[in-house]
Amino acid sequence: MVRHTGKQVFQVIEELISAAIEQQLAARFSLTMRVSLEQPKQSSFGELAVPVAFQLARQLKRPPRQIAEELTAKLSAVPGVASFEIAGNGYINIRLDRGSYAESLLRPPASAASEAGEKIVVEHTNINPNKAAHIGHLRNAILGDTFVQMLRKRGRNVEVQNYIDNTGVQVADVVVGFHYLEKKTLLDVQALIADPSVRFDYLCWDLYARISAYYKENAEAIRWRADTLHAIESGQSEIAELAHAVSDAIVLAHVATMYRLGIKYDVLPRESEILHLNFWATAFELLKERGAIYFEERGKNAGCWVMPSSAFRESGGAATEADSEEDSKVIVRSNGTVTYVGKDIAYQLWKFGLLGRDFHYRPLLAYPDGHQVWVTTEDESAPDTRRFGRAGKVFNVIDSRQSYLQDVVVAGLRALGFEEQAQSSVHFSYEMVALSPRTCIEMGIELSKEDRRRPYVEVSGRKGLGVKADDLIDKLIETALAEVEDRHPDDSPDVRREVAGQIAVGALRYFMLKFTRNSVIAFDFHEALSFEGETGPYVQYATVRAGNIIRKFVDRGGHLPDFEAVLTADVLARCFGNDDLWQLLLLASKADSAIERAVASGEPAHVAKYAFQLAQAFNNFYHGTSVITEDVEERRNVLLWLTGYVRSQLLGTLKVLGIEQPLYM
RNA sequence: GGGGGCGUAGCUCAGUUGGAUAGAGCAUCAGCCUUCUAAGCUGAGGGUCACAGGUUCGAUCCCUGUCGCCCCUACCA
Repeated sequence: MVRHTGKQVFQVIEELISAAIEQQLAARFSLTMRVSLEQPKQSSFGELAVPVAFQLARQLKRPPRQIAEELTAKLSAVPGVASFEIAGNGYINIRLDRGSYAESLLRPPASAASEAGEKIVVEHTNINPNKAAHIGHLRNAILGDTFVQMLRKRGRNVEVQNYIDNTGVQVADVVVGFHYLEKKTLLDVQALIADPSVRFDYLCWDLYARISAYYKENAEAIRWRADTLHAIESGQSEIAELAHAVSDAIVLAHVATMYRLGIKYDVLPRESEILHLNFWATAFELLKERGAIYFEERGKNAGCWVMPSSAFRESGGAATEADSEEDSKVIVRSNGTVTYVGKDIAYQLWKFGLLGRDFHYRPLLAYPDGHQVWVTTEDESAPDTRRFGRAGKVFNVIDSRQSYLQDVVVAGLRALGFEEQAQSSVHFSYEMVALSPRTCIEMGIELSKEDRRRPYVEVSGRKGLGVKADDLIDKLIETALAEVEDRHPDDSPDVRREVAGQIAVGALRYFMLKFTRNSVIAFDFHEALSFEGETGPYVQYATVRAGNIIRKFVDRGGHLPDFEAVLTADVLARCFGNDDLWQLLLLASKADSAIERAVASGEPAHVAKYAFQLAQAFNNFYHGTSVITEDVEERRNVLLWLTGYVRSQLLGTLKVLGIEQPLYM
């Protein structure tokens, strides 16, 4: 049996093989190098392959095949490996000992206590609290949340933050809309928020589009925005209270929307506290003191505090040119107010525990499972003494369009001398969600000739152009429910609704995850509402089927054996001599390494892809092999165990993707 | 102009560190429900991996150039 230490069985064998071949390299060629393994394209070549002979062919000036032969000639036996074979021009193909591999999956050792290590902060969602969330925000939150689940599954200590920009221009615009356009008082707005028949976040969606259009027609109205922004920043006026009422209500709406998808947060740091608890003032002093920013006396940025472009531009070869000041980034405006980037530098410093200041916190709400979300407050009497932040590594899940600003934030850290933290600041970027021209037409959006020819049309909150998150979720549930009702006309409506909800979430989360991060999603209703092919429901369906086999077996009077007792190494070796069964087991056993690889590459899409492939392999097995009616007891036991194993691996992977298994489908 | 991303089947996309015959889904066509649920399975057709060089035993992948598309390049975020 293979020995291992809480790592994946497969990974342990890989390491043993590498070590054995490295030893031969040292003995025969006096070479020390890392030997890497790869997966052969065809399963008939075996489970692993070593291409090292090719790499050495040039160096040793000998044919690769000869090198491979020499390396394997006196190779000592590696536990868990059945054979080494030379193939093609010089591949060393490796076949595993199937019986021993299966046995170590059946009887997993107690896994070593995993050390949690440094804290990782993942910041995601970050929606401006001035309107309902749209599909672009969904991509952000789903990517961020899935990445968090991936990290946690692999034993990391993660804290989820959702930054609330409640003092920015976007909130100010909606406040302008209420105050100047609609002539509404604080009381009026509070009444709207309290009115259960009003979707306040939807109302703000429309109002935001309206005021944005109004600015275009009435340029002088921009002054209202400046006045409002100023009032919000200084606090303590009816305008400031109105802004808080709006943003607090919208934040709750966003948190509720995301919770429909199973997305939860630990803490919501608010920009108003960044300002009022002097986070910014502290960071400002630091930036000035260490010369990271300077006061511009001339040019278009005269009167501003700016960061020179040389700080955040990679190869500023022409940095000595006079025009470089044109590219400087304004941190403090000439009217004395701070830009978003400035506040973000203060926030980033706090995340690493570098600011020497902290927020106060109050409980915002508790999820049904008891998990508490905290929000920052300036109220010193707040009871909480929790400590958020103080991270060793920070992932900011932010749209790739903001990479320039993220570079400035990191440059700020670097300029302050925090090189290590600068390197531990990751902009977890992703491309935007746009609308396919077809979907625009379906939604009755007028397209210009130009837009019609484009592959996609950009979403715009200012124009009110986009698909609201809750509308999409509702539509998905409705579509799923129709299907569920059709299939299970006699079941209780409550259960059907729950099942439809789980399918809808499965479809949506998978859809947002199946694309790699730097691929623009041209959102299309037809594709998003599909439950067939490479979709979440496909994976859910395979999982439900696996559960059905075991349930039906028991229902029909079958007795599930004690697999560990019944399935001897002998039995396993015999049954997994069948290639199809073996390939399924092998694939299912790689769930954790697939997740770890996805963590390393920062690509949640890889987990989604793996889940689909495993579901596909299982559906294939399901079609070709009858488990319950298998007459030979020994084989039936193996099939039952395999079914249960695949199911648990699918469930574990779906959980990471934030997708639940419905009761039935 | 500068920075970044992209270009793979009719469409939407994967493609692990460069490695064996470039893969899925959708769409199209042909089959499979008296079976552990057909939201499924099997099969077929469909490719100059944008183009041209270079490095290499070997390039969809690395380098250079060209063409095309997108994003950023605000005292908005």
